[in-house]
Amino acid sequence: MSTTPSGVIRRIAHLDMDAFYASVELLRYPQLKGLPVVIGGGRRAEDETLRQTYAGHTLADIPLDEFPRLKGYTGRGVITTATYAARQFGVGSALGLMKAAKLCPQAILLPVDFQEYRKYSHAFKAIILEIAPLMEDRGVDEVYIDFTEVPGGQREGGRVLARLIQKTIFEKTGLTCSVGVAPNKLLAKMASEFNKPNGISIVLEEDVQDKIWPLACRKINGIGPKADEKLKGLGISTIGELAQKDLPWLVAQFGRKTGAWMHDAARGHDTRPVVTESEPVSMSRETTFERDLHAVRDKAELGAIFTRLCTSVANDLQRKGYVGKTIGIKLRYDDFKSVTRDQTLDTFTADAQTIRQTAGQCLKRVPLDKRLRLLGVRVGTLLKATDAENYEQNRTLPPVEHALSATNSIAKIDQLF
DNA sequence: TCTGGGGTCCTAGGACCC
DNA sequence: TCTGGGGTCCTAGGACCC
Repeated sequence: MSTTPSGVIRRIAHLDMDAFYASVELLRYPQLKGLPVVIGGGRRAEDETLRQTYAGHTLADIPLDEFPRLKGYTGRGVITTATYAARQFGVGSALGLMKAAKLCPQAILLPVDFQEYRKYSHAFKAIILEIAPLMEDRGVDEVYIDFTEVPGGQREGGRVLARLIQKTIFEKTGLTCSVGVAPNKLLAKMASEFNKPNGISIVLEEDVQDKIWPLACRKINGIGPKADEKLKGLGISTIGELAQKDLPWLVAQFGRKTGAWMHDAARGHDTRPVVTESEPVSMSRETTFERDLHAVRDKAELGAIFTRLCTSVANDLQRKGYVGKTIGIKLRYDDFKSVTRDQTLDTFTADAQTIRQTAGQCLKRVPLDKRLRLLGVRVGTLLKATDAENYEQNRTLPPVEHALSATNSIAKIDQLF
């Protein structure tokens, strides 16, 4: 039994908002309910035009035939979310929009509106925190919640508390979610998928064999396409089959760390705590161009985008109160291969010009003969801006090191010796 | 008809230090 | 002639997740 030191059974919930972005859009445009709707792209102006045309009206009054359809869509971009009605046609997250247009041309296409989704994200998380204070943020539409010590968290294996949270979120936001409650995060995550949408499912320790073992290995959070392929090549497709393999064999196949992790995961073992606070490690901005660009021929356009990315990252850092000292770039060629370059400064910064200059140096270290489809700028090794002030003040470098870091000139370094 | 954007974590080699 | 061992930082790439 997984019990805490106090002797209570550990109950962890995973809560997943149902078709989150699409559901938020349906609150704004209720006339789209039940219809196939696809969110993605973000480069189209139709939605903005639509809203401007109907400015002063209620969005709910916009007639259906005014909405843009997927049919005839050209351009880059993938689906971010699709309504359940759209999923019937085989369109879903990560599918290219042009491909989706073939499968379901009548689907309504809306651009992504992150600001709006973030508002609802904050709202549902605030509701959860009022009921259960130990919550781990897993992105805009997911959280883990530690039910163990919460009143009602043990009743019916967690179902009573899950129902309360689900009901409160629906009453206050109009959004539905699915909840899985289990002895740990690994199992809770799988459980929340069992009964979508608007479902609750409870997994107990003794359920692993019946409810988990028949599932595909890919259902384990952490086994992606690559690991899944490799497992299949070894004749393993279900979690149950994975659980038949012993530890030395898994270690021989996947290495010490991954092998041991798979051994535990297949048995439903996971001791990771619910982490309520965390600090960012990096911040980045990247963009895929509307058409592939050439470093020489499209130099001006590329330069403008590059500067904009640097400014955006600097703004993000400043707004959130962070500084960083590893500046990096990422680019993706027309053949979809990506490369990264980075450089670590000896002071922390959130300054757009410093970022632009350092990123520019990185760019010089990369081959620029092929066409580019994406450019990105990243700042890592972050520190809270307030902590960085103390860090700089307290930093005591030996004199020679000071002189070295003050210059990049070989001549000056030579003078020291 | 190719495949978004924002992240985290891991690995692995080399530099450098003690 | 034969060349340690451990730790940390930096860099590049890749898997994976939402």
